[in-house]
Amino acid sequence: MSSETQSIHPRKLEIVEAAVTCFLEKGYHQTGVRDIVGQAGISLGNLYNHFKGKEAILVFIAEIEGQELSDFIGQLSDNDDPCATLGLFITDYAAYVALPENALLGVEILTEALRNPAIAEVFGRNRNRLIIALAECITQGTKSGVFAPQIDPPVVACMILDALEGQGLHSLSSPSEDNLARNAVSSFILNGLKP
Amino acid sequence: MSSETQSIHPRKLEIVEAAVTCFLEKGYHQTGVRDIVGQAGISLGNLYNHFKGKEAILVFIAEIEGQELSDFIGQLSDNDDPCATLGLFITDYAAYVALPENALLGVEILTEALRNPAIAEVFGRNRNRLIIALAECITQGTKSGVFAPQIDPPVVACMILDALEGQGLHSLSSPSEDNLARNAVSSFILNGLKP
Amino acid sequence: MSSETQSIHPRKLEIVEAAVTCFLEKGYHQTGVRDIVGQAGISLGNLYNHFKGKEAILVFIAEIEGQELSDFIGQLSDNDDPCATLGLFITDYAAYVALPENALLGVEILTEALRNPAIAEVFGRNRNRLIIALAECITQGTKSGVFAPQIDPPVVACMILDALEGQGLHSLSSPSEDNLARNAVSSFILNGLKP
Amino acid sequence: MSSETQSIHPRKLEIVEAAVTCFLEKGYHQTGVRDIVGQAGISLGNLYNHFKGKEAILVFIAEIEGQELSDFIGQLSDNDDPCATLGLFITDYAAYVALPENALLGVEILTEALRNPAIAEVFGRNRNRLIIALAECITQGTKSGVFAPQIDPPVVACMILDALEGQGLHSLSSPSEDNLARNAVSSFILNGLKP
DNA sequence: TATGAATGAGAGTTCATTCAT
DNA sequence: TATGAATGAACTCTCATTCAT
Repeated sequence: MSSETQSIHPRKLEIVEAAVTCFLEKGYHQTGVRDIVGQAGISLGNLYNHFKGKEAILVFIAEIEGQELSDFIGQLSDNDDPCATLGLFITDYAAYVALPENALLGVEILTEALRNPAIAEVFGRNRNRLIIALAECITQGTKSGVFAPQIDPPVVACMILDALEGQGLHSLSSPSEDNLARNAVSSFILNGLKP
Repeated sequence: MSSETQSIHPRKLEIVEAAVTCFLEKGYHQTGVRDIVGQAGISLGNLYNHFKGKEAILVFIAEIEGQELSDFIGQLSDNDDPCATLGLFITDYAAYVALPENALLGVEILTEALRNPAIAEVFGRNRNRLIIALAECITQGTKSGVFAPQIDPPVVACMILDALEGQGLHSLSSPSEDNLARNAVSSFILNGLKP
Repeated sequence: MSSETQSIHPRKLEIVEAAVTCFLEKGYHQTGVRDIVGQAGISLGNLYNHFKGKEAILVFIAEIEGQELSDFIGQLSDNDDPCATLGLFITDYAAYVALPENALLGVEILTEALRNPAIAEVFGRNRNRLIIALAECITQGTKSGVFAPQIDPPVVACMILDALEGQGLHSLSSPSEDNLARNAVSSFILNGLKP
Repeated sequence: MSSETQSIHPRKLEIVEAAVTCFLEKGYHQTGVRDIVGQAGISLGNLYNHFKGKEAILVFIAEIEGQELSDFIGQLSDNDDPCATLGLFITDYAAYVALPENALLGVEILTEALRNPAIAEVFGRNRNRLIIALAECITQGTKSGVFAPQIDPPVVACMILDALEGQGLHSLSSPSEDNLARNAVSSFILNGLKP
């Protein structure tokens, strides 16, 4: 969509896909560059024609993940009906983090961001924007009386994301009861916001 | 407390402490055994007199973390006053996961458990017991009318833990507003459970 | 000067210049072809349109350096006044090897020639001619009585070159005292040849 | 001889010997650590139990070479008879640099020192002391009238070393005429110093 | 129990060169 | 001529673990 996207070499995307596959299967640190090039079907050296190094691939992935959050940020910006907006967001975001690649990559990026500033910067930026947007939605709902007043809206927003993401992660172990669990979490959150 | 604990060589605990220090600082996979023995001030070979290998140290730590959950499980078993019991648990558990070593080690163990059965087994066992105990507390509260009925109490229990642990993790970045944030989360959860 | 020179593609000379810059800065073996094409501002593949490979560039440079020795060989061929001829040669050659690119490239080529026959051949040929010309000048001087008899004129000739080139190399570290040092060396050599 | 020497693990010396063999044969930058461990008959990893890395081996060798210069410095310190002292030094030093390992290692270290401060520091230190000692010997000879006054004794000293070392290097190509050539150089130098 | 030398597989990265465009 | 993606061997170095002392 962006002008930058058009100039990306298709091989670069293949590498990213291969890396995602490996990271999901083995984890970032357990994945070697040889695993990635093997999965991508390219030679070892060629990887370095498209990425500066292994970390650059994760940064690239973190950027993509961060960009995907933008859609949710946009979704939350419609504050005419905070209750409906939030309900929709929770449903959509729960579905998003229920996808294994989002759930697992998310935790992989999150843990890496704890100690890797490059990752923290690129991914944390958009995550903070998402938290702010969500907090703003809550605040609007409080003002219009559909939500109870919250001590610290951003913290609650953060908590909502944690709860949804945690649910997505746990659903990996027991994917069968997925829908039920998602409903339980959603209901709890929405109920918790009621005045 | 157990008979096993009393026979533990003091050197073994020194190693564990050193390992914890390293894991907190660099992460499990980024920590080498040389880092650990360096931190512990012992020789490389001697580590293997006390642990079968690097993973065994993490298993040992996961066991300790798992045992610490037992205290909370016991705390939750008093179901005379589910509301008070839950309130106390949330306060205590929030304080527990606010300690950096618990927050960081927790996520380290959790992510490792995703792919490492040995870790999943030893840590997940007690975590599941904690979830069950928490769900039971919620169920009791529902029965006695102090909590609203929940679609899936274990999922809600899991969510509560996720929310508290997530808050502990985020407090590492901004430790100043710790108490306020903890209150916000606690209030939200307790409010969400209200009928 | 040669017909061959006129047909050289300007790009080829740009590559050589870039390579010289890199070799001076990092040394031959420490310089990668990517360094060279980066310095030259051309693409990686294009280098191979002008040179067979990295070594061919050094051979080309060695040839140029060898050709520059021809001027000195010609200068030494005038044996009417060996004393004046030698004095002039020493002054000129000292100035020549005092240029960093000549001093550094010289030692780079010399050390490479130790193990690389291609380099040894192309550079050593003219250097040997220079030594012979210098030895002949000394011999003439001995015959005409202006120089003392030498046990082995070629060895002395070689030694004179070593002394001058060594001085050029050392002057890289302390360029300030350049002229004084060159005079000291020149005087010593000329004095050593006196009968 | 020094207390430090006694604590050196014999394997470390084996590695150094193997490295010297490789450096002589292929040059420092052309030698891989696998070449060294192959020559030494040890495993790859074990090299790093004794040396921090490849460069540390060269630094160690440069230190040894530097220490060997100490003997010559001591020899030059006897200034009762500068002429005899210098004659002896030239003979001994010429023999020293006529050994291939000294000649080749010397140029290897010298060229590396041009761009590697660690090497320059450890080797250049003692070489400077040697130059100073040699210059002092020349100065004493000048005072006592056995040598002609020199414009810049240290430069002349440096030149003498260059000439001897250069001769050692050239003798690698034509070792047969070794003695004759050494005499030629020695005679020239001594003659050049005469008043 | 304690030591640290020894192992060799594996890590991430760079290398000179080729080739289709 | 010019490009840069593609190749895979080679690079230095680290890894967890073993073992003789």
